[in-house]
Amino acid sequence: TMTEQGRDLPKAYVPADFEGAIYERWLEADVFAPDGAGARPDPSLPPFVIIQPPPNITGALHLGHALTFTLEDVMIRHARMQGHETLWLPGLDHASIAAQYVLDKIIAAEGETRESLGRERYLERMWRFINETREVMLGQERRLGASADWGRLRFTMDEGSARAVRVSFKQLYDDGLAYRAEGLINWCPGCRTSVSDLEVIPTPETGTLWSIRYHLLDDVTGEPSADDTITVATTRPETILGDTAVAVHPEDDRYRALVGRKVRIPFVERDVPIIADEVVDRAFGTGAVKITPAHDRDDHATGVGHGLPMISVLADDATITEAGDGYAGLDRYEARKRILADLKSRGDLAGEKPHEMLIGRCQRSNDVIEPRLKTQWFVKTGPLAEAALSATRSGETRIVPARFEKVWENWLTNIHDWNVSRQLWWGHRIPAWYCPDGHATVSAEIDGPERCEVCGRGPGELTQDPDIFDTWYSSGLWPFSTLGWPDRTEDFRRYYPGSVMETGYDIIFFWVARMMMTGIHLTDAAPFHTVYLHGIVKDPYGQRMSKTKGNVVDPLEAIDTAGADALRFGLLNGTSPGNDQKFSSERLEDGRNFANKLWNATRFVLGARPASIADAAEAVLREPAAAALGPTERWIRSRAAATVMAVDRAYEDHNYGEASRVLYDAIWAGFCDWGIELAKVRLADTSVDEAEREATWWTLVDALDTYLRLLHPIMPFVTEALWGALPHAADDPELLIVARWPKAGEVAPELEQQVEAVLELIRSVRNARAAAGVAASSRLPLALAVPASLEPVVRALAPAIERLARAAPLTFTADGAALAVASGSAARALSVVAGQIEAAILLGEGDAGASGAADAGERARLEKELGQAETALASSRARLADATFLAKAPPHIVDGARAREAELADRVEKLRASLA
RNA sequence: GGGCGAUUGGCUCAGUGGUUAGAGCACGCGGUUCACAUCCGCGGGGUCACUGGUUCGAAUCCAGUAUCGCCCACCA
Repeated sequence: TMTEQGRDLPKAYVPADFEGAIYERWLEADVFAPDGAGARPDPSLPPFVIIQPPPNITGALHLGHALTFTLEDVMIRHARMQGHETLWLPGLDHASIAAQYVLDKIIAAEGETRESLGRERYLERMWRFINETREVMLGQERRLGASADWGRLRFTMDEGSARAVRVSFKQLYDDGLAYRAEGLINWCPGCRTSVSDLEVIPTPETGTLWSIRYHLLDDVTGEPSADDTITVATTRPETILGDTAVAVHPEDDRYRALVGRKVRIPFVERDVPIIADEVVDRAFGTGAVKITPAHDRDDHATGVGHGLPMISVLADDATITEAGDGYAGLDRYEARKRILADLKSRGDLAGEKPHEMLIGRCQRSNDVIEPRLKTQWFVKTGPLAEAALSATRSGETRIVPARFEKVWENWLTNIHDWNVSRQLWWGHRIPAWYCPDGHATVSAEIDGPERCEVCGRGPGELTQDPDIFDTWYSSGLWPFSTLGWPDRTEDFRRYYPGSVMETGYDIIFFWVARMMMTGIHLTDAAPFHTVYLHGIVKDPYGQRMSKTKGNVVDPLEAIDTAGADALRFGLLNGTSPGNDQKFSSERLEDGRNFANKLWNATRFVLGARPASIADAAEAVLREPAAAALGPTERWIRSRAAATVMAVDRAYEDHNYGEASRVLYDAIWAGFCDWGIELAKVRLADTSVDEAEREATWWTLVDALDTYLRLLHPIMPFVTEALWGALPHAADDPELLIVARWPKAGEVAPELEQQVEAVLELIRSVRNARAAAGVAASSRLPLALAVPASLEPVVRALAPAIERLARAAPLTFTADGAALAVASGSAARALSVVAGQIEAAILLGEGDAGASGAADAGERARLEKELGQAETALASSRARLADATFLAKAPPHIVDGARAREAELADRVEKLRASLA
């Protein structure tokens, strides 16, 4: 009853009081797993599988994770409500280099190092570390509301992944797509490992370009000439020690005669040839380039092309090797200083100047990367990339938003082979064994091969490669390694390939491309149908969030202050696919306020229930009787139907920001501000019969039910809590999470237009009163002139007009002339022109404060309205006067313009009359 | 060097050919109406970065320019 309002729900919206309990109910009901006891899939629909990037196990989650989990959860909840059997398989990534980087810092604080612990104890320490972080991270995901199938939780270092790594690598090797070779790799001296091209960050820096004179050998004596020199330019003088040639452009007249002669490399006293090669840019530096094939990518290519010796002068710790002769053992930068000093004292330092350059730094440690020659394992990417490209070109896999297809094409077209060896400990050991003769045998068996496949030597003589795989190698197997591959398990058959792979665009190459490449080769199918890429969450100033900048927002803190629903809404609302977003506390507040609004709207509806319904939650949801529906009820129903359609469209487009915006507007500005306010009138009107009042209430319940369902994927906790307090249909489940997605009812555009006309009248009356300074509390008589087409609706909604426009009594007159008469009967009147409806607010003495000022305000308002109408009318007429417009524009546009013109002409006329 | 994105009210962002470009926040005025002050009502505020083009019609499509951001790329 009306006196027991809010009985069923706490008065205040306090998310912390119920979010945890709701999550527990979902777990108890076992609805997350596709085969869970509480899942209610429709067997006629195909399974829906979401693929998530397993977060690095290194620590706490940040807002980017919160966004990714929110999007995944929105998609999976939507699909679940649609009736799809859903699988969201959660997991964690061992993140080898990132994890080692973090652990190294932790053990450093304990006075230990990687070396002091040794491989075995280091790995034990790592397992201890991640066993702590794992629970913290999973707890965070649950707080956010992630409805993942925790029973299928996987880790990229578990035995399933390990086996997939071994088997896949063996297969790639057998298929000629994995090979071991000496190649130029990116070496990080800080991490003591090679890293992939993607992990090298080109960083702009001002370096120095030194010019150095190399002495040519005298043709006759074979000794370096004192003054016959060629000057080369370099930013890394320490690499002189590894020079094996000097290159010039073949058509460079300055040097043409020198090609074929030799120079002596200083300090190492090596005689090397001057060669001609078109890679040399004549305009840069001196036009002569020193060639260090073991330490520069260009030079390496040149060295291969010309058959030059490749001399490694840098060791693992970036000190100079024995090949560096007198500089051996020095750090690379110390050696650089000494070499420069020595060149200067020899008189061979020809010049130096500041030089803007890009220097490669390690994504992890920020150390300067050194290109080095190493024997490593590589994955041959050419054929794999080709297959990945055909999958996207054929549409087997679709990228959302589509603009990323171009980046995708470009990267996969110019891809280099993938160096997968890492000189780290935390990760999957490369399943390659070597015999004393150096033959390699790749095996998928955990204990390695029986014997060397080349020379047949036995197991006692084989040793496994000490290196591990690049983390992304195992991540790349994720979509199928988690489903039991290489076995054709039931899960694999049922859930592979996945439906949507959701991740940030920043790992499209690291992860998405690798999954596609290995996935297609190993399983003969692209691992997912849709790639959905989200943008980066940045701080309020547009800066990327990072621990070092100290601008990270902790999702847990946000949840603690505003609730998980608020955070989820804040992360989605006003965003679009693939675009970065700035996150600020205002977004969080928007979400919290919205949830609060919904909470209170539901409290109102519950409290307004008819006396015949003792307990709303126990009542059976009923369609209101059609005959008992008034314009308000029909309008509410039509709006709800239109919202279902708009939200469906947004979901189809993967436009979740749009879905949230549509719902925010429909629920707040539509349902609450107008629907409930209009409904209140009839609910409180005792002159209306009981059946009609009940129909109004059921209309509110029905609409609210629809909105809660539509909003559930985005704000699951508050919608679940509220839905539980409302009546349900007989075939509804206990929990909203497994309830069915609503189907759109009928939209009634004509009825909507008529009701909108009344709303416009109410707004206009409010506006006129405010502009004239009428006291908000005073009720004033309102005279109305309503066209016949609108009269039934206006009369039906008269009580609402009285209440919402604070107008009473209402009098209806035949036309504008009669209205003028009615106005004349009052001390003064405020004219209102709202669409086709004219009205006069009749003022008594003293109703509008100082009447002079009020008159001026009133006049100004009407003049402004008239001005706007006249401008619009003029442009409308100009358009209709244009013969080409009439001839070429489609008929419905022309008709619309005509109607518009008539409407405006009418409005102008009425406003002029009011001002006269 | 190549590519992508952004540029819309003070701020954050929607809006991909058709009335007078929208929202939230912020701002101003008013509000103790029995869901909500985490609220309600009313209002002010934008020549849609610039130039040109296509079109009956452009914030929207095309070309170019500028600024900012990002990605890719082997000038030592």
